Amino acid sequence: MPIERRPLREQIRDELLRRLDRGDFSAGTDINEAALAGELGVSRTPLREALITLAGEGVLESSQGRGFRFAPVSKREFRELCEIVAALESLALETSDPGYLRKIAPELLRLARDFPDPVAEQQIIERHDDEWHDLLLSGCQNERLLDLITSVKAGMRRYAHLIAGDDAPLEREAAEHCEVAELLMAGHLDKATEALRDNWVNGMERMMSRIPSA
Amino acid sequence: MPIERRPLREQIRDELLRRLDRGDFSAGTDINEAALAGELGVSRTPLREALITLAGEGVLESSQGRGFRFAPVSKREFRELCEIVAALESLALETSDPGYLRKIAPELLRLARDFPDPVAEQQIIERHDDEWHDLLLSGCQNERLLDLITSVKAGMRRYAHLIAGDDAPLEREAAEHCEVAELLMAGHLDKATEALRDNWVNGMERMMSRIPSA
DNA sequence: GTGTACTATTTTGTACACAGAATTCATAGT
DNA sequence: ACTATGAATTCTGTGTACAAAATAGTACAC
Repeated sequence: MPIERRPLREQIRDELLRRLDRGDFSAGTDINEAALAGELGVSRTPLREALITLAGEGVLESSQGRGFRFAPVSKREFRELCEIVAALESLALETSDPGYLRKIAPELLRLARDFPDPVAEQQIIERHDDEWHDLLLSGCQNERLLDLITSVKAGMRRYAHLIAGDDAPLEREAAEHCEVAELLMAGHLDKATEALRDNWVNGMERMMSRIPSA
Repeated sequence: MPIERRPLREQIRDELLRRLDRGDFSAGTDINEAALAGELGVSRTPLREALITLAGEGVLESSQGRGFRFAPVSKREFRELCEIVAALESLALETSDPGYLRKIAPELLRLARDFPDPVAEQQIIERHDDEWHDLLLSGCQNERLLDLITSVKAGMRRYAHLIAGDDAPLEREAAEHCEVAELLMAGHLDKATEALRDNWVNGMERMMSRIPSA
């Protein structure tokens, strides 16, 4: 088996994002580098490199002399992020090969239909959602765009745990995914793009009430 | 006067981008951290932090054990980047306050008209172009979007010096900027957005022939 | 009790040191 | 001449150390 040979900074970044998903960190409070480094069993150097990466993705804030902290959540920022991702995913879909999209549409539909049990682990649910979006964008040739979408979505992870434990939104989400898939299957790329955009707008509004109003 | 008190990593990043604009670096060749650090008069630590930031913005590539290098330019990547920025700036414009846009339209027109001498320094010309786009987007309330646009544009700087020394493209660019400004002045936000998108597409095509076909 | 100056402590930002991986170069074998 | 092997070297990735800035705490004046 190929043993793990990636820079520590990347592994640390991934671990921090995992902890973020679990809601381990309270937003706004400063990160103590020495303490966190000790907890992770690494030195401050690669930890700081990971923190700088995350700050570039908007997950963290930093200020001179005060180090890093998880950026506070806000309805406003969440709306901003949703607008951005909606535009980027729309672009990705528009510029994908229609033939390929049609080919994967059935699989998209299948994935959207058998969404996991609402009682399942939060992580499972998110992974399922990610899987759907990844497949949807798998036909996009624009590598940079895909990277950018991944990066922006990392910044949205701070909001992920807020939705935990409710199933009504999940079903709506699944229904909307079905609609996109069906439109793709019928070859209506423009309508599908529009439905995808609506999906993001609706998903945003579903979340809004859960975000503390700062 | 307020003395410069920013993290070294940011100052280094800016300096590297400046040198990139000047075409100091040849794409694809590895960066020697120790040598570059010595040249800049700093230690490797903040330099690496700057390199990691630039890698996150797509200016640099990195691979395990081989460090960083300036990513090679390619027609394909340039097209990808233009598509992205076009979509993002369009979004920014669409979500700006129309009243505000109308108010700044005359200034946009003025800026577009007195574009600098084609014989001027390359840096002057770019700054002028940036100024126009910054003003155009100054009404956008989506902070994250503005940051993202800045970041993606940083990745396009590798292409900036390729356009140096030709004036025909410059005039076309200016003419298109005028058109956007005039549409905004007339209150046709949607048409202006479309014109802006066209501007990016046209600008891309103007550049294409200058990019070595890898 | 409130505010201010000063000290002590914590913590970041930067420099430096070291181990190991990658590359280069030389040598030997075919 | 060309490939393969191995040593030497270079450079990155990570750990450690130190200095300066920020924060917290304390004493003191009012």
